[in-house]
Amino acid sequence: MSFTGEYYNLLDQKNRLSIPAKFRNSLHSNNNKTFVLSRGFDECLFLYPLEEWKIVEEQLASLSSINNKNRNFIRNIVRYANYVKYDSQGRIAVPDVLLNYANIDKEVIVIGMLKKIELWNKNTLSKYEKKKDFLSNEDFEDLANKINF
Amino acid sequence: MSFTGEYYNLLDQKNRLSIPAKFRNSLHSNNNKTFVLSRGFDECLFLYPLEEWKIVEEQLASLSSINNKNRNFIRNIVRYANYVKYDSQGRIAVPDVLLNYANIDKEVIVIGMLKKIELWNKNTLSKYEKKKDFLSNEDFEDLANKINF
DNA sequence: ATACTAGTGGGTAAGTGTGGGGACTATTCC
DNA sequence: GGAATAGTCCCCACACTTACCCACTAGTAT
Repeated sequence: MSFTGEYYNLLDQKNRLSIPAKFRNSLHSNNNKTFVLSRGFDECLFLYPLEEWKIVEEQLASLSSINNKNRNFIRNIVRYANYVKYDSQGRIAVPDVLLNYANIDKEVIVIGMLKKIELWNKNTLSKYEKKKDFLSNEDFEDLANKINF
Repeated sequence: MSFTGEYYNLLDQKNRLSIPAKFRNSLHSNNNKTFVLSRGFDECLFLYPLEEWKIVEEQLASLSSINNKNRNFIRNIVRYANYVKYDSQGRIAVPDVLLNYANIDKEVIVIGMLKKIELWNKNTLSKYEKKKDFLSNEDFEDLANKINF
């Protein structure tokens, strides 16, 4: 099952985030209640179901590490990737490094993005939405057309 | 399970490094609590699980030692490779030669790199990240695209 | 109103990283 | 040979973090 929808949750004092119940429930049991949390594009965080992350890992591993850029690329992704298993209350702990990267202090916007989940700071997200290259109405229509939306 | 994430640890007065617990726990028992520590590419150290290192050794052995370059290559890798077993507190001893090579004195950045682990001096790593040929945004996007990140 | 679930708060116990003492071995020097 | 030195390993101590557990509240459905 894929992730859709948007939620506004809060981090508690221990920097734990409650995974929305709908997302937890749509996580297949062979993920063992585990996600992988990492830096995303833009200033947000990605939350992959374990099974989806494994695919990413396989593809990373397939890149030749003789190549300098490949090594740097792999390191840049993997060093920020954390296996997080949610507790009996459905919460995951979010490392400080990642909070800083995404400018998250307390409020978190949790967005379902089909195969993965994104975590955003509210202000950061609206800043991105105001950018010129974000998505014009024409862009939207073009893409919507393309996929028969 | 593979190694991911990043940790900041300290060497103690005896130049011992605490292997992050997550890494120890994801080390299969047939490694007998043993890693192989060696010089890495770049100015960092590689820490291979014993089982992974064996694969490296096999591949080195498959190189013909008639060839002069091969001999030098093999010697350059193997002479810096140390079998290290972590103690009951999860620590390994790091030889001075390797500390010097990686410019490590006290602070160590420990980075999970899937099949192996890298040890870095903080400054050295950020120097690498500032280099021109490191990884541009375009490079990053290209590679990310390639692997469906 | 009642029962249930989701999100939040917080206490406690176990685990982790670090410091450092002390036993044992090997080597060197007298 | 015996003493001094250095290196390694094992153990214990302690502060701090993390994981696990239970409690509370608000919202929703019955």
